[in-house]
Amino acid sequence: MENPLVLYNTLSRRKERFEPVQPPYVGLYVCGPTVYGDPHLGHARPAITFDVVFRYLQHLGYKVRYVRNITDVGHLEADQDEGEDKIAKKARIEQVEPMEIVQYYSDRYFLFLEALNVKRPSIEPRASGHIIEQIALIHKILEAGFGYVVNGSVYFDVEKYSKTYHYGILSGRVPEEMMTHTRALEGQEEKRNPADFALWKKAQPEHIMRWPSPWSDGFPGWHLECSAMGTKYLGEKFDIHGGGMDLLFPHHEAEIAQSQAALGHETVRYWMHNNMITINGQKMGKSLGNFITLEELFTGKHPALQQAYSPMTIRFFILQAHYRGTLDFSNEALQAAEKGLKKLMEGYTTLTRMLPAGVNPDEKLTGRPEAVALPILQIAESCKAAMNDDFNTPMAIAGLFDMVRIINSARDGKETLSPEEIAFLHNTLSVFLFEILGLKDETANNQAEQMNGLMELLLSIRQRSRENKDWNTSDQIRDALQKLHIVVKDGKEGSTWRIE
RNA sequence: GGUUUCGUGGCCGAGUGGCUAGGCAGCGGUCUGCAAAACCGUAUACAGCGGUUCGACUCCGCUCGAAACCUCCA
Repeated sequence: MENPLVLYNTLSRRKERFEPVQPPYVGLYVCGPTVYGDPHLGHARPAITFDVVFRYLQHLGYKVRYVRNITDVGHLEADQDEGEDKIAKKARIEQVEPMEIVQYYSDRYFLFLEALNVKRPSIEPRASGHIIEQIALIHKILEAGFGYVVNGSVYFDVEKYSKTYHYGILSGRVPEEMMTHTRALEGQEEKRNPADFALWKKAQPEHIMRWPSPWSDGFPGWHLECSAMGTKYLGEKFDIHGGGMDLLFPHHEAEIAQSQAALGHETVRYWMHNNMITINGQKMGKSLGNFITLEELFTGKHPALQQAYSPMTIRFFILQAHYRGTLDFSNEALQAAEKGLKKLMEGYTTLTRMLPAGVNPDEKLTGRPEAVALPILQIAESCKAAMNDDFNTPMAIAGLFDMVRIINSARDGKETLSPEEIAFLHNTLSVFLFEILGLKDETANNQAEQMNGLMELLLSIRQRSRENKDWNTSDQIRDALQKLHIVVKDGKEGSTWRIE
């Protein structure tokens, strides 16, 4: 297969041609959420970014296994209100199970991603379900001599690792400097070196989630789960690893070190990082407390929001920026996205109405390219080229707007489109809009509501004509409706209708 | 302080060593019973200063400014 896809590899800091380890198979791993809070706009960005990567790779014909983990181990400690030990005891009894929290917020996460039309990955493993694999990985690292045990905890020896391998290969950091400049945090005196990180932590008494291990009852280090699950499901060498830019260091750097130490070779071929969503120029994040949850966006219930924004508006807003750039949140930008999306969707609907009678709009049509005018072909090509150039969705979207302009001109009779061209445009537009970008027409969702409103309106017009003894009009409405299998029955209390 | 990234018109946001990004808003038209939409046309721009070049918004250097990471965060 001729494969023109090029993507930006964080590891090399340049765009590289995409060549899978084992075509036509592609392994894609993305760091998922830590499920201890409601999903916010920041979570939507990687979810949508890699959803499009997933969709586009599939569109190109690859067989993709997409793994996105759920982090449910590591920071699920009980709320520390120290000094209040009277309540603490009671709280422990009344407290919900950590897994209850995990379940609740995972469900919420999936719910809102589904609204955003994000496809479920092939595998969604949880860290807590892979303790055995993580312990096995620690063994390998210890055997290779890159870890050490202190008081039941195991640490990764960055200094030693640096003598053989390149710690900092991904982030560009210099190990010597990290060793001297890393801030000293409490409880880290066990480490030989501040830059070292935990592979296994012995659990403090208040730590609820704990597992037995050869070293202690405890829990795995933060970076271990992705190394363990990535190689478990995608193999010791796989294609793409993605995640947010904020995970670049230390998380991904540590992941590389762990895998390299345990396996003796690199595991990931291409590292992809999506940039942050900012609000007033600052990262939207939990620690800053300036995040807006997806639920708040969808309902409009947040002081910073002037209105509710539909899931597709959010999706389109995110896709209108390139994934590697920061994207600034504002009501103005969201409203612009809303209107732009509406324009695209209306253009698509207009085109659907130009299809020859009897053609199902969902059907895949193919216009023979040789029968299609060059400018139209060029626009379609530019859309493909944009996607092939490191998933440049904003540029692809610009092409879609060009198509809509042609469609609208044709509708106004200012341009003519041959049936071949209509079919070609229809195919191209629906592939990009729905299949690749994963957008959907939300107006179709309120059909039942519209239907009710429509019937109410129609029946009130008919009622007026009946009051005027305009039986012609009233019968015309009833007969026409009957042809549509809608039966109107007149009673003393007014008219009712139902679909037969 | 270090690492990384960025600075594009009223707003959001692409891109390229010389040729229109696109969306939203604005202005002028066309259309129009009203409204809306649509279509056509149109202005305002590449932080600053140098350098390379026939030519730079695009490459290089410096200055200024911003952000992320260096501690859990998508």
